[in-house]
Amino acid sequence: MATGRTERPAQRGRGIPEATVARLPLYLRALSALSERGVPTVSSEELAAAAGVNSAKLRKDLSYLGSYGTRGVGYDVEYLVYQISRELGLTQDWPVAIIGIGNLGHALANYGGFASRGFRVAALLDADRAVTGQRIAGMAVRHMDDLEQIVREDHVSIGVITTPAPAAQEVCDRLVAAGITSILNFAPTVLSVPEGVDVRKVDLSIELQILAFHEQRKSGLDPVAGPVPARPSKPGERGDLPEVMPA
Amino acid sequence: MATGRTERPAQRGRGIPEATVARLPLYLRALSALSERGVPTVSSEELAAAAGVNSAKLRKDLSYLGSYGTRGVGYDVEYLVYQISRELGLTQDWPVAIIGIGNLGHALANYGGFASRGFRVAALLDADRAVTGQRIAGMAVRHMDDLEQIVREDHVSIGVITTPAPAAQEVCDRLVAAGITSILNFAPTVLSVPEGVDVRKVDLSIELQILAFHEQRKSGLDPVAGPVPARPSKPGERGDLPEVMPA
DNA sequence: CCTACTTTGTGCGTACGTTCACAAAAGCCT
DNA sequence: AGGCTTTTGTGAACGTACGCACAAAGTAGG
Repeated sequence: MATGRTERPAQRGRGIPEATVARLPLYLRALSALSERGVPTVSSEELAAAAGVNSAKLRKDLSYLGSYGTRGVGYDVEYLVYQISRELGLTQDWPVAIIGIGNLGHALANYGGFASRGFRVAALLDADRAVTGQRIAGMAVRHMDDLEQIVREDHVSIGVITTPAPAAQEVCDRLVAAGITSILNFAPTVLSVPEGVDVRKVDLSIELQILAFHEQRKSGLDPVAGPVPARPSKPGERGDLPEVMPA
Repeated sequence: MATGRTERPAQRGRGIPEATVARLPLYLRALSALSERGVPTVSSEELAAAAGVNSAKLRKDLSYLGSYGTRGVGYDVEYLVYQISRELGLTQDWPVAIIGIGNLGHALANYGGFASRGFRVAALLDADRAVTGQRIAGMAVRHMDDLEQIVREDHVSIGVITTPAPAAQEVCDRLVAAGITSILNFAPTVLSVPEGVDVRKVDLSIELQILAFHEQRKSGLDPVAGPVPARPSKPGERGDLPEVMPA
């Protein structure tokens, strides 16, 4: 059956579009900066510039949350910070577990950006006994054996996977079995999860590849050829050089 | 780029849709795995499953590159690997410079996922003299003073910014001035760049916030209320509680 | 109170992205 | 060879997202 029913149509009634949700953290960050500078109100034009988006888009995005602006004035910074935070669920505490304490897990454990919002690194886990017991960012690395217990006792709801790719699916399965329903995956693998579990992926290599594509477009006009593998024996086709097929 | 042209013909003629470009690395990874296992051909259905997408989408995506499949059979794995690599520009070498050798920069320097494709970490840079000179991943950390020279001599075309947020824009400006036209930004800031320069952003905290949003939706149905800031003093308006609240 | 100005919130046209569904192409079997 | 099966490539329908442009709603000033 293969995941026939994705919970994609999240926009029922009052739903907020995915694209908007993805931008709310951006607005929140810009607003936080304004708040720290003591700015009381901000117009959609200013805030949009700070967040790097179009002002109409910003207004439409905010309109999904409610009508929190004042015409002729703008938005109250503090109030909007609160409303966005609430919508994103940042007014509550989110205990996070990081699994796989290699270079990346190490870096994330020390990353300040988590704590700045409602996120709290509740546990660091690794399968390697050479790593467990070490103290990182003032926290002892625990062994994978304790995963289920930790998730239960600390009410961990978000798992961050920073293991090598081959271990990722197994770790993922254990996280899901332990009751976790949100996973941030840094391993370069496609994770399969049951319905109801959210997975977001961060893939450093993919981002670079996308950049390379555009860079190639800008620099050379032609993709550089290397050793060209033979075309799978085709009867009488044109050569291996795929002709540009514009119109 | 010529300053006169403000035109942005992203997908004219032979252009490949952005959404497709973003998925090509995914297909490439799945294909590489198949290739290593010695699988000679693969159907769109199988490949789509491996990449975690819909098979119709996969076929449409691949059709933008050309007609590389064989009806009734599928795609030749090696050949498709080559074609996608070529389209993404991975058949050439992309020297990358990492600026900001903190925890994250350190992790990236050691990250194997770069070298596995056409990317090569050509330089590690930091502004802190306490860091420069250290050897990381078999490479000496150079000082920011050398940036322009390194970019020129090593033909660096992609810059990765892993500095603290306050330093990011300045570093970015220097990279651009040095001639770099593709930037991968890990600092939680909106970078402003001139036309013709591509910036991609990876923001760990934003990903978590998006997960929190969905988690909140799943777990509790109500956004949890905290200390509610007063609504900006409105004359004779309705109360401070937005009536949009879900029942 | 009335007029002039500012800025939000949104209806609407357009562009982009996804999915369905099927004809066309290729291999295979008798 | 001819028909049957498999699988690609794509036209068309649908859905989502973007951004313009403007009415509505507010402020400010006389």
